Amino acid sequence: MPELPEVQTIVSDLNEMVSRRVISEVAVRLPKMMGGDADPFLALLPGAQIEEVIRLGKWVCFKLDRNKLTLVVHLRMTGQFELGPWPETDHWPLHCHVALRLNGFPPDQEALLYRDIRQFGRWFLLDPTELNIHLKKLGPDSLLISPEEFHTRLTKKKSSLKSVLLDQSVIAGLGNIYVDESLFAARLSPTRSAASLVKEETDRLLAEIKRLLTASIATRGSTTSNYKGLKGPGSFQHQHQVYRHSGQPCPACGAQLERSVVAGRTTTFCPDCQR
DNA sequence: AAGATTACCTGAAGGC
DNA sequence: TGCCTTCAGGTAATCT
Repeated sequence: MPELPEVQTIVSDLNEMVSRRVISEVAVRLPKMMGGDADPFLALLPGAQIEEVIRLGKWVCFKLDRNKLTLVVHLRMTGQFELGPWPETDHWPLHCHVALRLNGFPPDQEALLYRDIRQFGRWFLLDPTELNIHLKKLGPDSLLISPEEFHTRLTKKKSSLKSVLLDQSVIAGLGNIYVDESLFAARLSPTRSAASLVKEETDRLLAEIKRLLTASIATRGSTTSNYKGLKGPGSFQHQHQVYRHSGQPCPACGAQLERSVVAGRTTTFCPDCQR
């Protein structure tokens, strides 16, 4: 479940480990990852140098030195990167679907492997025009948005806070974990209409969002099932107050935390603290 | 426009 | 032991 802190951890690891490397070979075992057509990747990636790796919302973006192209990967639920040996045909590691061979590594680390158990991830190879079209679907980053813009964007929406915060076109980077944790920390009900919030409340919510995301990045994100960065799992799950804690006492008031479905997502909250 | 529903997938967990 | 169902939760597509 990579959300902003997890994607940021992966991007930081990648930027440190594979930027400046040249891709010498590409292998794709599941072209579905590329929307069914791996040919552009096979044709354009070999020989390209990775200039840097950046995060845009939950997207991992490899900036390439060729034709101003960007390799964009969305990990969705279970996408992972790891370094390993180049996979021989018919002997790919379990759930590995794409491999990039990189120069300058020892043989047991020369492949950047993409694993994705549920196969929901997607790869794109975009020129600047196409990247702009993609970017238009993303709201401002959760770590960068100003309190004023956050207030303006939220209060334009009549639907529940939960669904608005999960909407990547409103604000980019949040997912189920950090929405539940942020709403609890800000003492706001997930079912409140976003339009009903006053400035003091949106200020408080944004401050908690940024505090939690920053604290999570500092511990390499939350590993609740199978997320891991290139250098191992994160540990922010130990600081979760409500996510997957339904039935347990509220850390603030002791009432039993409730679980329900809001905006189609499992949601855990304190019925007494969150208004 | 917003809500609900379904689809995409595999694996873990729980019931019997 | 094993079969079955449910759940995990990011996003797009479809329908009301």
